[in-house]
Amino acid sequence: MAVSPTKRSAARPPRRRSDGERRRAAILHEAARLATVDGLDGLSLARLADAVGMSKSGLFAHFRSKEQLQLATVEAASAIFDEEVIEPAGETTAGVPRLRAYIERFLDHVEEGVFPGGCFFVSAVSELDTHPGPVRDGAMAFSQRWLALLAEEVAAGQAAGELDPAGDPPQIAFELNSFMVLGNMQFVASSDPAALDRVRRAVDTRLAALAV
Amino acid sequence: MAVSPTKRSAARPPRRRSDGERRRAAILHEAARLATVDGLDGLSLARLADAVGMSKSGLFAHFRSKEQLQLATVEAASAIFDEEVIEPAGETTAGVPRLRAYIERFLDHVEEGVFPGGCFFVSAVSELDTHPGPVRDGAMAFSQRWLALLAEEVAAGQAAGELDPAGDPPQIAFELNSFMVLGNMQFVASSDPAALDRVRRAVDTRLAALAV
DNA sequence: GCAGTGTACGACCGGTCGTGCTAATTTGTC
DNA sequence: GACAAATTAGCACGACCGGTCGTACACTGC
Repeated sequence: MAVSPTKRSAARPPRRRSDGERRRAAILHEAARLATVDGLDGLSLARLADAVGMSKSGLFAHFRSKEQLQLATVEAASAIFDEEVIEPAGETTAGVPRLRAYIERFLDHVEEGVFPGGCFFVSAVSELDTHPGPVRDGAMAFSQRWLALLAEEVAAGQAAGELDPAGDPPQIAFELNSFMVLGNMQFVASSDPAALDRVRRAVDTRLAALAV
Repeated sequence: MAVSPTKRSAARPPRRRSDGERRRAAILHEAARLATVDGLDGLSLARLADAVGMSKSGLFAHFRSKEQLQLATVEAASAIFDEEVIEPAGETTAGVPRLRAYIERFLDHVEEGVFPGGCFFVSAVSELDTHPGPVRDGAMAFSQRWLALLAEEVAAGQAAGELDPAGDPPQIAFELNSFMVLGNMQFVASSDPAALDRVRRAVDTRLAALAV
């Protein structure tokens, strides 16, 4: 798909204003926040425009349809989650320590209220699970990547002799993730950090049962 | 807040026509189904009226506001859940057998597709957790009743000597429920019954670890 | 049988939705 | 400083939203 440098085709990346990139990022960050409250579908252009201080049509010019905006919002939320949860935990040593770091960073990220409606992907998946389309696919892909990441560290823990190798990593990842998902929902509904402590206790119990 | 029986206050349930009752129940059943797909808020009067084959204003005459309709829908869904899950399992002997019956009936009810969007209360709570009001309170109350029911049977199992009495019943109920919630979400998103088998395996493992 | 009311309809209201179109303003490049 | 492109706002549209209106009919209690 490479074009000769002299041929300025339509595929050339559009020249952007220097502040345009930051503006777009700010819009999408706010969009992700609002989407955890009213849903990706319930998020309206007018309210988002209002929240970022611009006109509805000015906002609309950035994304050419609501679906494009939703898609970009999912991508932005993925980037935020990567940055806040996955990457920091990735610096821990593989196996059980990294697994615990993933979980702890997840719980912190929920408790800090980065998104007012808790984990973006829990909201997004439970809203979109019955609405096929590219937006749903994007959200589902990220959720599955997260589950795979957890399973990977379980397997690494087994290989390192930290965990009983008889356990099925995807099954264990499912169980650990289920604690996080319900804990997230209860915390959002109650604003009570005790819900997150429930998760920590459940994780401890499960990992203790698997320790060699 | 009790009123004397002679004083017919505005809170009095309206006298209904005999056929009106059946009609109303049919409307609410459909409303609950639609709400698991588009949410209680995303459910529109026009589409619900269309789905049950009547005019929007005719439908509106049954409920005097959208919020009243949502409230009635939550009540109807509670009744359905009671009838399909809680009551049948209640006939089993208390303790671990009844606990397993609750879980099995729950999974069956999800797999049978009584509601196209899976468990009504999982959808409702994750939609409403950031939207305070009587509708949210109704859905939350039912969820907490469900959790209390599970914890009760755990405690009964401990009393009957089936389970290690050292465990904390509410904590164990949280863990078991979290398997069901995530399993429900994954099943709805994937239509793959394997998600529900994951739940069964997780429950078996957890209860086995608690057996005396 | 008559009054009251639950149930139903179609027309309509003000408002918000997503989405086009145009014009003005900014910005980067030469 | 000129020119093109990126960005923004203003405005209007058709569709749909929740909700109200007047009206008609049927059921229930007296």
